[in-house]
Amino acid sequence: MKGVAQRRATIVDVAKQANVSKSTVARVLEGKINVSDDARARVLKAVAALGYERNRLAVGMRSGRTGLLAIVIPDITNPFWAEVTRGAQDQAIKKGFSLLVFSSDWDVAKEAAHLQAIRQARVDGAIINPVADNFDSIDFFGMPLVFLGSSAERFPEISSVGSDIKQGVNLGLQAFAERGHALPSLIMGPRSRLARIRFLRAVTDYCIARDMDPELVTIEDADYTVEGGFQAMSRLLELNARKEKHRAVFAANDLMALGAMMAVRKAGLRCNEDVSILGFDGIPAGMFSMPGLTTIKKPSRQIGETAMVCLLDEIEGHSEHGRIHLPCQLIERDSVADLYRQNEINR
Amino acid sequence: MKGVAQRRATIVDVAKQANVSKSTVARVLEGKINVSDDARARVLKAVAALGYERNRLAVGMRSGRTGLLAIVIPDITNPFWAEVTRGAQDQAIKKGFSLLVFSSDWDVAKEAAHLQAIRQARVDGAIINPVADNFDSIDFFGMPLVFLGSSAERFPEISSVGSDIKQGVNLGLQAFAERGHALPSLIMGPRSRLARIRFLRAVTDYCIARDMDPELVTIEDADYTVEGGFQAMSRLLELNARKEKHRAVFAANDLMALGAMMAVRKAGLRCNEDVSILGFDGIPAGMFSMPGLTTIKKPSRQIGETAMVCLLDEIEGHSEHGRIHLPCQLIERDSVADLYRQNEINR
DNA sequence: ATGAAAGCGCTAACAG
DNA sequence: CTGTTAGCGCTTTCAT
Repeated sequence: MKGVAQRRATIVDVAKQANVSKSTVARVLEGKINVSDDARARVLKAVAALGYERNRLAVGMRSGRTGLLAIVIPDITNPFWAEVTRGAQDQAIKKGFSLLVFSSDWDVAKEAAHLQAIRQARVDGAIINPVADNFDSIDFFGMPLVFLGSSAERFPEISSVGSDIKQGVNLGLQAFAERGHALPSLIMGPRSRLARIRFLRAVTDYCIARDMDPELVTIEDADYTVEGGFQAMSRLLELNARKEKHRAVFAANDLMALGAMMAVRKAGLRCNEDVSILGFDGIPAGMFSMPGLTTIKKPSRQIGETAMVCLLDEIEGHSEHGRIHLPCQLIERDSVADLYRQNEINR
Repeated sequence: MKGVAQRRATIVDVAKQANVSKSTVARVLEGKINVSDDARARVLKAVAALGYERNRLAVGMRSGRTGLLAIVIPDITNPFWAEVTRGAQDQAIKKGFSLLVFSSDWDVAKEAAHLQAIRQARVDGAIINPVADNFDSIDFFGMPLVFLGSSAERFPEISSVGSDIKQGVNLGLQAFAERGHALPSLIMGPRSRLARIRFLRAVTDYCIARDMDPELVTIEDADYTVEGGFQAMSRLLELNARKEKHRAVFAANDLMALGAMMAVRKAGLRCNEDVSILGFDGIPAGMFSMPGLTTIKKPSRQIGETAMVCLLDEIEGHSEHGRIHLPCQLIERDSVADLYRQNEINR
């Protein structure tokens, strides 16, 4: 029987076989209660016998609900976004929805194309990490939407889920302080990204709250890549080699932190002993580096799960959730030295 | 206008506005040629004016083509599968299809549920890395299918795409030989997986072709995880510590190779100098390990792209492609020592 | 080149 | 509790 194209059973076939009307079959399928046990049993039997499977297109056509959801992220190949997607996926499946996945590559044109596909597919809702500055020209016809990440802040009317950057930065800065380090130097992403602005604001707030001068912290620009982190760290090292400065470095993501570690090694210095490096993201690769990368982990999977739960809520007509910021977490490995303990040991 | 739920324009609205019939609008939308330039222009204008967007549900209902495709992989969070998915995604988008993504977690029940969702969504085709041993009970109604990976071999009637494990293993074994190593010890995945059998068969063939005894190679079982690789390597080390044995190790995936590297370090030995380790996969994390992981890279993205191209071909009614095995590639980093060059240097 | 009519499979609204 | 009817938006077929 496999692979043979034969006509699929419809609700009418089931109705005929079970000796009831289409409506009754539909009621059973929908799980409605107002059906006699007898009729239900006959319908179920017919469904099994015919191998009937509901045509969700037809359902969607009539009811307006397709059982389809969509997620638009920059790149499914990026471990962070893969985790987010997985979280969303699991929640969607659990509720009987299927998930369309799109990668925008931070490209406005691609994003626009994906949004069109999403609207044409008549999905019941979508989770989006927006790259365009605005969607004024786009009418979503009231389609439930949840935005992801810092860039979502540009859209005040749409609920969003992301990590709590301010809290994560505080965690990192405190980690340095508690281990006896001065304020770290910073390796940041591109100036255009909203996440950078949030990061720096958190640093400033931290300094001010402790009567430190935020102007004193050195900032190197990079681009979220390993190579960029490598070069930024190299510049830091040249800036003030062996002068006891830049012995603590906080990178805005793990890839740059890993690149920075390579630069330290290249310069003949050792990470931890000579320079302490802290990352931000929590990607698996940090486990394998030498030394292991100490980092601030974003709750990636939980972000996806939460976004999906919000979306599902909005689809069911519950009120909107507003802005949700999930807490980050310190993962301690070996790239940040504990100066206090070292001193104790030396004594 | 944003967020306001207003009725979406239909083909009838467009027809009215353009002063033509539904049929003519449909013809323009389909890109048919038998439409006067005048009519086409009016339709296009009306489409733009009304912000009309085709309802793919209705199209699918009538024409049988939904523009939806599906992919079922074990876990989108696994970098290998994320790459495969991305490859498939790009090709699908290019042809105007949207992609439903499912993670099966190597779980037969989950897989079955996903396949049901796929059939209910009336997708035009699907790419599947099968986990169940057979789908005899499932009738796909002639839905175009392409299978992924070694496990696809269980389904002779369905075309499949995967990496060429035999060629990859040969590449690895040759790499060891060319650098002056004896036959490596092996860290393998679970005995149940078809990929393991293929791997070992390739090793046996290699040995026989060179008059070596395949029985001489040591095999440690593991489970494709870092921890499993760590333990397997530890056993290897105990087996014959410092007796010049197991100085070359070939792991069946990168994660186990990375775990093995950790075990070597833990034992006070050094990777490359004391033990050479070769991985299989080509995951990004291998770039950051210390030393960098030398590995056999599977063409993950290309596998996804190729599978999707095959699927699209089958959807368009072209003949089936049969079994496709894409070649692997050696990525040389620093975890495999070149014994010949070392000797030269020492002289 | 264009239009009219039928109908894909289902659910919603109503009637009984 | 159950059946009848109408119609979602589109493509297809047939006629003109």
